[in-house]
Amino acid sequence: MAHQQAKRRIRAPDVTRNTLLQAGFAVIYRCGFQGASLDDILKQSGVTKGALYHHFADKSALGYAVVNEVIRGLLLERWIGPLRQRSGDPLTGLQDVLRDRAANVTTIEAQLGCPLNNLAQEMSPLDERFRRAIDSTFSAWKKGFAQTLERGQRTGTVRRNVDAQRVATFLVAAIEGSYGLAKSTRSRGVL
Amino acid sequence: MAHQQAKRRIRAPDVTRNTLLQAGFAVIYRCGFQGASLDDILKQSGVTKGALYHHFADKSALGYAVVNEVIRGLLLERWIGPLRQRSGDPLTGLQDVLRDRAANVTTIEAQLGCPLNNLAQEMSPLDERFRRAIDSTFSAWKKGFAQTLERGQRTGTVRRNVDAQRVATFLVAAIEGSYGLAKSTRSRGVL
Amino acid sequence: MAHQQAKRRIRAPDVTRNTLLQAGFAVIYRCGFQGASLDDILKQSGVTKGALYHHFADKSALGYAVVNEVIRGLLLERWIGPLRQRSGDPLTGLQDVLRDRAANVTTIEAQLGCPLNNLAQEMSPLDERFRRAIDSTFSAWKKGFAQTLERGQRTGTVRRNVDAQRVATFLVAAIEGSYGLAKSTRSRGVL
Amino acid sequence: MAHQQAKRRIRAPDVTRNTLLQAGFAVIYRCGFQGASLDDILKQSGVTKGALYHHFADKSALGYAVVNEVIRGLLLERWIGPLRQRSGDPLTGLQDVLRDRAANVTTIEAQLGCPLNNLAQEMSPLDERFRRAIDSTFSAWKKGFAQTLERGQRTGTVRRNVDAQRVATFLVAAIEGSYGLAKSTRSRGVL
DNA sequence: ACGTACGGGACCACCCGTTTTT
DNA sequence: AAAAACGGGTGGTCCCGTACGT
Repeated sequence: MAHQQAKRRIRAPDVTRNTLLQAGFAVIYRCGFQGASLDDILKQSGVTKGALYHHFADKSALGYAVVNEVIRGLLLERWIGPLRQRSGDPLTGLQDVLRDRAANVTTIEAQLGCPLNNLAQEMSPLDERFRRAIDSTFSAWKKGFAQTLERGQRTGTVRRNVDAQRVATFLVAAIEGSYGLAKSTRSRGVL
Repeated sequence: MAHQQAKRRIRAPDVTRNTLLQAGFAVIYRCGFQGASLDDILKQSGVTKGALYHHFADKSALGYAVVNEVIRGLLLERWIGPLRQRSGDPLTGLQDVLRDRAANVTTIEAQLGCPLNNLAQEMSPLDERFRRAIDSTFSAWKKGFAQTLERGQRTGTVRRNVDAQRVATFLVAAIEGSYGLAKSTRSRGVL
Repeated sequence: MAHQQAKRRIRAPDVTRNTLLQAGFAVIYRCGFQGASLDDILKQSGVTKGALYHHFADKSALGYAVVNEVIRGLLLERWIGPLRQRSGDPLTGLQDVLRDRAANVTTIEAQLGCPLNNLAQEMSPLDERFRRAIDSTFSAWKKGFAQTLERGQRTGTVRRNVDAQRVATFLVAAIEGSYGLAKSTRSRGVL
Repeated sequence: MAHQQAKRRIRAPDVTRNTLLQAGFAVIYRCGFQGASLDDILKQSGVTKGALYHHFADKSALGYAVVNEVIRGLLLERWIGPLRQRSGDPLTGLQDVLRDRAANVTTIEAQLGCPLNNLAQEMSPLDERFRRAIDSTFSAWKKGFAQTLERGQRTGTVRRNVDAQRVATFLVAAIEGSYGLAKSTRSRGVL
């Protein structure tokens, strides 16, 4: 019957969950976690409340998953992946990636800043589980940089006496700081 | 004027308003602007809603005032004031202040981060007037650093070919970035 | 202007509070406390949510007030008041009141039972503050009966060796038990 | 039949259904019917929603079955069964049972009251089918008492001119009333 | 017979802002 | 200038029931 077809629901839990994660990411990125409304996320994803609460215990659980699954993935894909693929000197590779990122920042990204940093500033002091998820994601990032630097030390392009860990941390801090300043200055010059 | 202070309120530029600003700052610092509830601010300050809406048009107006009056004051007092008072070499003065700040960060400050940066990350993309207030405060900060660097250039301790403006911006970015990382790492080692 | 008049709100906190209590009592009596919806109470009373949460901290607080102010009043008015006004022998007075009450039970009252007993059965085990409010109301009731019995003992119509307290308690228990049975039997014969 | 139990399920008249009834009884006893959540019952019983809605049409149907199967059984087992087993005088037998029950009430039972009475107060006015189930269970109880009294009348220990039916009803009412009072007083002294 | 995914409504709490009143 | 009453919308959570799938 025609109306049966209309009512027919597609059963694809993974897809539903993913849709929610994507919509959750988008809304949280735009409004912050506290400012993000579940109804908004639901409307944007076309998923119902029942489905959401089937996949996630509550709003926070959705937030953690967004950090651990969406944001972490995005970050590794943009900052760490390219580092691995470059064949030449690790150090120049790193510089290339930095330049590349700075050049390819869309206007909207410049306005909204780094999604991980946003959540870090907003939620770290308020929710311990958020803090842990964010911290572990930052660690993955730093680790990626540090490994590149260590490769450079083996190759000889990076001085042996520098502490790769600390330099990586500083790099991340500088990147996030610049992103942050750019947000309120509203110019991409800072980057 | 002399006769004004006779009958009127002993010159206090409105205690109520100030109480509100302080409580507003405290709650916003702790919960973010969106997470801060007016009722909380009211409860903490012992002021009633009627008084609040007499002094401020709405929640946002209170927020702008917190940035422009409370946070800006705090920032200048902690980062720029000390620079001016030091007599010796501007560059070492700047280094001293940085070290001093890093050493004197309380545990709670390390958790909550920089109030200006918090608001910048949260509100800049959401509210143009917030963005402007924050941007102008950042500018004041950068200007303070730049002036010190220029003094150093005149004295000779800072190379003449560096762009004081840009170095100042980078300094602020690095400071904010470090604060930000420290928040989720929950250690003061980063600083 | 016409529309000003239409919008003009009457400011009478006591009236508003009382309206809420009455509507609260009615809905809770009909549906039980857990089954009572605030929206129902609001609709029935014509009061808004803002007003309700101005007068009561939450749903429970409204419930406590219904017990302490509405139900207790009703109970004293119906069972204890008449006892005081009768001039003659306390014991026959008590019997009169019992008969009177049994006779004047409306059909709907027979169905819904005693509001105090309803709440006692539903809420006593779930909410300590409810339990206390209910217990104290029951105590007032028992005290009223006990005093009448003691007057009877002084007059001589009641034997001196009976424990007025315990008899009063038994009376209340029997009354409530009968009401309770009537509810499911759906006949007034039991009473 | 012999060959049925060979292949099929060893004759257990549906374990799942029984598990649900037990868990349903427990949660309803604790929270009331309206306050009982299906998810709670499911979690407690380890059964899934699909199974529940296979055995019962809806939440109410589960409730009716709890009254008709679980509560009625419990009640007959505790109040009527012992009466039948006693050999001696029916009247003293009844007194013994009453004393016995009062003595063996656990603290938690004193708090939660009689499950049948709880449901009677809560659901009788709200749901006709509930009312009927409860009423018929009460009738079974009263009938048990009445039969004992009639036996006493034949033996001679009970006066012939009393209406066994009515006395039985009064007994049940008094018992339930006492249970009810005990709940809010939170002492077993009443019993 | 049972398990999982889902639909969508209802509930309480809270929030920001306005208006009346003192 | 400040206090108190009030308006009414939105937030996250949970809940009952259905339908798809095995």
